Amino acid sequence: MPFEALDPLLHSQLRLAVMSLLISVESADFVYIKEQTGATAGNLSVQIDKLSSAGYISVEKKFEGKKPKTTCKITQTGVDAFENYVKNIQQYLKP
Amino acid sequence: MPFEALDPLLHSQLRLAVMSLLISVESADFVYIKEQTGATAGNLSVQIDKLSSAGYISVEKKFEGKKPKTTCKITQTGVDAFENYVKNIQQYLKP
DNA sequence: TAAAGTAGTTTATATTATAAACCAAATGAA
DNA sequence: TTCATTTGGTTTATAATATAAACTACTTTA
Repeated sequence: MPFEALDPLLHSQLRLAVMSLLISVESADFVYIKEQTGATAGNLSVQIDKLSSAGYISVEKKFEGKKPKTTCKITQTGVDAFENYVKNIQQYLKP
Repeated sequence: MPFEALDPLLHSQLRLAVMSLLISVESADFVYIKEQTGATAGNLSVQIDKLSSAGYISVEKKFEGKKPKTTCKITQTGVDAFENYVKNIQQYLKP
């Protein structure tokens, strides 16, 4: 089959954007990701949970002074999955 | 915003595969597309309808001898949309 | 003539994406 | 002080989607 299946967890606009951000930085916090992606907080919260449950990212929640702070970091599993997704979707993009 | 919105009509594995096939051929029939994509007939039928309704492809149904034959062809609108989608998703893929 | 194959379409269902509503604490203005 | 607003999220509800299963209609083959 010329078309490899695309990882459904990554074939989602917002989750792909989150992974794309995280792959090029050490870590990023919730607010920054929200700004960069333009997502609503609710949507972002849900999608971060999914990426976290899959082990694609790790999430740390702490308090900075008096404000909560959620920090995300891509895992090796996540890097592998992202690279695999990129490889697979390329087949669809250049015919 | 670094991430452009992805055309939801094209951000679907099967519809993207169909468009990817059609962009490099004059036309293709239902059975061929089904084989190449590995899709079920029902799913393919639905997705072809959606691409057709959006004007991304044109669909001709005729009889070849006694068998029905559905032939699909990408339109200029479809070519433009596909190229735009490719341009936009590239932003997500190379960070 | 009954079973199986071809070329699809329609319908039902399970999953998804997304927004709306909500919560708790902190800050700001009157 | 007290009431509204902002911050940083989470939870819940809903609308949209993808997909498979069931079905139709006709043809071929045993």
